[in-house]
Amino acid sequence: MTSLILNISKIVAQAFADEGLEAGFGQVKTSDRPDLAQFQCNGAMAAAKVAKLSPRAVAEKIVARLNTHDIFSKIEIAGPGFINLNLTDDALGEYVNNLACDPRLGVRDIGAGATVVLDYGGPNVAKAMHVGHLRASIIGDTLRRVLKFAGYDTIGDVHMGDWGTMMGMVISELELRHPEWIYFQEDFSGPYPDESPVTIEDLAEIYPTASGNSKSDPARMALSHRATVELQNKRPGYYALWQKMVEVSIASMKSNFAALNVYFDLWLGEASVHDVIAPMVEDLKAKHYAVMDDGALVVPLKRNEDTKEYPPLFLYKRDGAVMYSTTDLATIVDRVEKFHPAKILYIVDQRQNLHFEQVFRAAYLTGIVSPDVELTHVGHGTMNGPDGKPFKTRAGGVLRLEDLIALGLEKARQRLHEAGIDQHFSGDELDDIARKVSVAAIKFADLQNNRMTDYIFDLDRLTSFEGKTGPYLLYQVVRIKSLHEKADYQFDPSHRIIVDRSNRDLVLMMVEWPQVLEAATRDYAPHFLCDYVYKLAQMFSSYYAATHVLSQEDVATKISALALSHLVLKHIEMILDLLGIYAPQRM
RNA sequence: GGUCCCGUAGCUCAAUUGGAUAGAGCAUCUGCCUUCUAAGCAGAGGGUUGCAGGUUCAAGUCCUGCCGGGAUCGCCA
Repeated sequence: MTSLILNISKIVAQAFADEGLEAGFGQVKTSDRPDLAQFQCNGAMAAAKVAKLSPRAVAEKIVARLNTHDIFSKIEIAGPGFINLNLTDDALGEYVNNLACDPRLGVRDIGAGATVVLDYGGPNVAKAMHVGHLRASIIGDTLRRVLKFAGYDTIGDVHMGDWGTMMGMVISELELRHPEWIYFQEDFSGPYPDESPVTIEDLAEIYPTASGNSKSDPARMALSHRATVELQNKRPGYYALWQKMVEVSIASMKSNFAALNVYFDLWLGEASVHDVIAPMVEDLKAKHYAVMDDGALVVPLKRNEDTKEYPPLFLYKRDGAVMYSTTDLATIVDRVEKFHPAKILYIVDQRQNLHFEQVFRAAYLTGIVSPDVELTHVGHGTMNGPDGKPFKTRAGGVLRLEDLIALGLEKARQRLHEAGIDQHFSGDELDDIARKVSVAAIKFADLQNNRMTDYIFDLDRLTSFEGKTGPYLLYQVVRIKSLHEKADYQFDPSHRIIVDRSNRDLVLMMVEWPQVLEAATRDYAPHFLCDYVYKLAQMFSSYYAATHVLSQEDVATKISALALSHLVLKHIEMILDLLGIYAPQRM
């Protein structure tokens, strides 16, 4: 079904067209002034310039034509030339009753099956995941769900950092500490043991040490670089050790992502494209895109019209190693060949913007992607501490993602205990509720921010359960479920929602949904969904407080209220699903 | 220094991309649990949108200049 906004827009657009004006002026939206009208069209003011008439004169002509339609209960001109519109309750009722049978709730198919690859999460094998990974993971996963809902064929790839200097740092550190390990014996020919010599806890300690030592000591850094090159050349001992580190690391990542309901279709990393690199580089050399520059092999990207510096893209560093610019470009080669995507989206920290601009420019310049493929860096801001710098714990370290999740879980349990409702639940159900509440709190608190801006990390806010929070939404869901249980209600398509003064605002809110979803899809902006679902839940809560459902004596009125609450329930749950948030049966 | 981003209520954030009276949550204050879950509802106070100009019917949003903060600028990711 098409959205109501679209249907009204068509009618108004036709009126403009009949006046010899561009139909595009007929775009209708929900009113910014609900006290004045339900819908508005601002096109008369824009059209006035073209028509060389006053805005009000244009509006009057349009209004005269709209008056022939009986779906409008009010048509007015206000201010400089706003056309304000109200619909009859019958027209609203017809739409909302159809909505109840549409799983997409009025959203058209935007994607038409085109493929979108989403690159998000980006955890590193060398180090444990911390709160800094939260944003990229959940924004990326949400966009994957949103684009899929919008009709795209989506592929989410975790794209682990597993082939760069960080790995060389860790391997060389291990070699310094344990030179006797068989992984470091040049004459050992295998097989290597099944069990990993390092745990994720080891890695959490080793990487910061190795990184710190390498940065402060050039000789130590040289060891890291050498180990990186040898790993990339697949020296057997290094490669076997690397495989073990990847294994333990993935196990840890999976538990973190699972805890947050973050899903990936592909578990690939930088190393996955190792075999793509050499042929790609040969091709770029043959076509003279790749040239030597101070001992390194690079692709120059400068253009004369540039207003800012464009450093060249590095393919091979002077020491012979490849770096993330190399693997990112090779990954595009790989994705284009395998998936023929219409878009590739990178949900990565905004600070890497220049890097992605370089990679994209190189990809277009060399013909690795055709100009009609969209490459977008969907950047996000950083999570800062109270000092405005990237967040660190009081001890100066990073807060592990699993620790954040544990903190939320503990607080949710405490909350259930304080409310004295934990005695009504079994241990398993209690765990499940606490988990759902804490995940809802953490994810919603993050996703409701505009992804581009930095924001201040606040543990209390991230694990807050009142006000504009995830748990508030779960609470509304649970209340509706409980209401239906008490009423022993099952929805049936024959149940009619009767629109009247008591529920009109709630119905009008649901009319907005399709344009919210489209905006979120267009701008890759999850916070539009958060804003909307919160307003919807809030409006339902208000309705719920004002209208006692179970005591309604008139059968049709009662059925209408139950059917409406069912529709709202489906609506909220659907959006929560897009955010990767799930509600318990009760809480 | 070059380039880019940001500055909105005491705090944390929105504002459908140029629309009407700039909105939420937290915090503060006032009401509401003997009918559906009070993790709730109803209401109040709180603003020269950093400053100064400009563009037009209309500017938090666009252009210019200041002030303040941040990011980034060749072999880390």
